[in-house]
Amino acid sequence: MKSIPTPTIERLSILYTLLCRLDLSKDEPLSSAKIGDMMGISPHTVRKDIGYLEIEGTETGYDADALKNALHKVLGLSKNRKACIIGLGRLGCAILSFGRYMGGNIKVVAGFDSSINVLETIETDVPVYPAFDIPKVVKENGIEIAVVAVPPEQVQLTAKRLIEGGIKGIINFAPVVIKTNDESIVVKNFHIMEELRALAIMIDQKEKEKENNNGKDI
Amino acid sequence: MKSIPTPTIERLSILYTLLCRLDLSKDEPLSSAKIGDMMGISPHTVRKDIGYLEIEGTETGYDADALKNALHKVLGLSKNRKACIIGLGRLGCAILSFGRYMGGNIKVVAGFDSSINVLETIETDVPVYPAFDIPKVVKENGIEIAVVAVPPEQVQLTAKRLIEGGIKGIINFAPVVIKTNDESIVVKNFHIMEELRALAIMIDQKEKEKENNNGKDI
DNA sequence: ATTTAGTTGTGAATAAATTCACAACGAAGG
DNA sequence: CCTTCGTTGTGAATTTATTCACAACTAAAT
Repeated sequence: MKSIPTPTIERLSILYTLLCRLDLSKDEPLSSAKIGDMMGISPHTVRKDIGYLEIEGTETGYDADALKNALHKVLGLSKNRKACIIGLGRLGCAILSFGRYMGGNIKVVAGFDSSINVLETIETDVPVYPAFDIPKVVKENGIEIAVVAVPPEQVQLTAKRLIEGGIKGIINFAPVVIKTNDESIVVKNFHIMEELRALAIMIDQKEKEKENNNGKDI
Repeated sequence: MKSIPTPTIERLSILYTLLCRLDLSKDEPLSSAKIGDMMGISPHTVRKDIGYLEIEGTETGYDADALKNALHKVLGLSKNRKACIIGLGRLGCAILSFGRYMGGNIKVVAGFDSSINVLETIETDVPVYPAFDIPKVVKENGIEIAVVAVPPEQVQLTAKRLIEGGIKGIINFAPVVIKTNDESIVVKNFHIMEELRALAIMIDQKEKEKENNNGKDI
């Protein structure tokens, strides 16, 4: 009953999408090696991860269906969850639009923007509200998760409103760090541009490493 | 001269945006505590991270300008880099559009899509090409970084083409894991929907934890 | 001049995550 | 029946990252 480490949770979530895409009809068993290969991780990690899915019986590999069911249970996919998007710019709308891609259990039930103009012209079947209504709408609808895609200046205010509404988790796309002062709120940052930069650095580093190796090893 | 660990690179990159947003005119020195607070991390981590910026002299805190310069140097921000976006759906376009947000050194010089229709109707000042031209365009322009935002079925083909063109780093938004078979290519995955799910699980876990604590501690 | 408060830098300790190694099991094929 | 191959499950080792603890230094104040 010990809690599952974060990296494992993330991998299990990815594994689930992978299984969904897989053709479950052909029931050749999935070995940890095969899964690891598909996920680009080691078979050891796969086994450790799956180990957290309590009682995961096995034979000569994992049964895809059983795995999927276990994941379904552990990932709490039967529980319906409500989410909202704050900031209906390009990114916000993009995310809003692939809400339906994820066949999952998380439903986007509200969009927010501070511009009346945006609210009036947007085309979507999700109801949209002005930003100052966040606390009320979040509370009344029992929205648990928020996706924040607003400009950096508005982030703290947005966070404040969300917390006021009793939000439980936030995904933040703004290039700013959200501070909650509340341990129990889970925040996940997606700093896209910063990651782009980070990627560039890592490229450099690898190149230098390689040069060094050439100089020394050969 | 030892290589910088990945988490540190990512934090430094975030620190850089933070400094850019900061008003550098008021030159009160930045303490690690202050920075840590702004970034939501511990002052210890801040100091360790900054420690990698070779020769970072200090007095009674860090000088914002000096810090920024050091970052500029270590993050290789003087080096111009070319990037491209593959998949010009909503997400791809969103990212394309905030290319200009990042005042940085990474410039998006090409977009790709497999649909001629998309290519003909899209409005952007970035030149766009059909997907089968990826290897050629990437090679000829010396594009180092690719942002992949295509549907899952097309990911592997896209990756193949990018590698053929000599890409060095890939940011992948598709809900599929990219395998490169080439150690030297850096891949960073953004599995948005999967992270959303993961967030939900972590919320559950925290709630259970809290319940347990209430039961036991009090 | 001395104390005090605040800071960095960094080796050491801790915590967390990954990888390894191998026992234990099951199926397949003599 | 016995051997062989391929598999999982998991404690131990290793690697990686974070946090701690404290010496060393600076500036300011008394």
